[in-house]
Amino acid sequence: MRIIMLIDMDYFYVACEELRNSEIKSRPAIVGSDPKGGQGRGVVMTCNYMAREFGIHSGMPISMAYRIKPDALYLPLDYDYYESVSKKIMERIKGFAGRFEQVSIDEAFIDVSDKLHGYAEAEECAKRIRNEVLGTVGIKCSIGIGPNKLIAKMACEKAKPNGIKIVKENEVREFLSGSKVDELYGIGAKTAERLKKLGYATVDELSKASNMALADEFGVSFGAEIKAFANGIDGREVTENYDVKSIGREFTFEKDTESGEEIRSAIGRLSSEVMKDVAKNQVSFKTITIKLRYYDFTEHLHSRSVKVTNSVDTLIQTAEELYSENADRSKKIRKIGVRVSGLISYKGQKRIA
DNA sequence: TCTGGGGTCCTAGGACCC
DNA sequence: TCTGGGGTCCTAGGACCC
Repeated sequence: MRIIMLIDMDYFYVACEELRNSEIKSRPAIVGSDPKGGQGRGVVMTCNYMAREFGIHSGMPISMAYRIKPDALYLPLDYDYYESVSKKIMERIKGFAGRFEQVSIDEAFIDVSDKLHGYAEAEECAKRIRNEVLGTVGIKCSIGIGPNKLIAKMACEKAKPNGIKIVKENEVREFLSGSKVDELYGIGAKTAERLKKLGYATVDELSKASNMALADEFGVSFGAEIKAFANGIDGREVTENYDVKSIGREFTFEKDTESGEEIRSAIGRLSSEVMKDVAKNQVSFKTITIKLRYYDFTEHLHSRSVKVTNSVDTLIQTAEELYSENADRSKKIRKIGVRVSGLISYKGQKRIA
């Protein structure tokens, strides 16, 4: 029997901002891109519960948030700072883990099956985690506990804010019953839409779905996986020592552009940013990919593999070639991205050119 | 209302090699 | 002259998550 927990920080970016400015607590606050008096092109990253009372939520266009609440506090992203807070929290959580897997800056799974006996102990442990993270770092979190990652994740959603929710094996069916398919972790809007067309709008319907119909629509493996999810079954392990697979940066222009000069300058800046992370991670890379989002939101990727390198010049030159060889000059560009993958660590080795 | 930026994983066809 | 089957790498696209 496994016991898995998902620990998730509550409104993490704004909570970090509150740590260094307690004034924020008493008013609606939003972390995201610059609203620019309602003309900004970004979205809300996170907002506190006072802002949520006005219907503001993460992912909402920042211009819309501004229309709703122009006098809210708008804070720019300070990712380095959030990362430093995250690091302290994750160190604390690790202390309680059997196995530990960080899934994002503010979320981690732990597998405590071998450390604890039963759900009563798990609940005590979860309370201690919550108290320790709050007491030492000052951030509130929510914790979901279940027999696998899927259930732990979904339980955590129900636990928010600042709560603990336990779903034992024999409670899984009842817990899932009545949910819509897109509440399942891993099923998004597109898949939900396709499932609905097949007649499976709810988790209960999907749990009894025809294997053949699912395999036809989604392929054998994904088809079987989503049916298993609907039955509360998820074999994925909590895995430690995760290696970064790719490093990238993207940039949305203030106004859509077709200026080669503007685009090359963006490629240069993004490449330098990527190289900072490349150096920090002590890796070289093999594949370079650019992403172009045109004014109409169509997106294209163009990539090329080179001899393993960590040269910024190779990165910039290849990215510029990919742009000039592939870009559709009849359409303005909204966003450009540069990413490297095929990462090879040189940690602890002699560095070669 | 008008849509960011950081990622991961999967699929599929073609090239190439044995 | 026409023909396997397996494996890996490369490129492009798509779905999903926070």
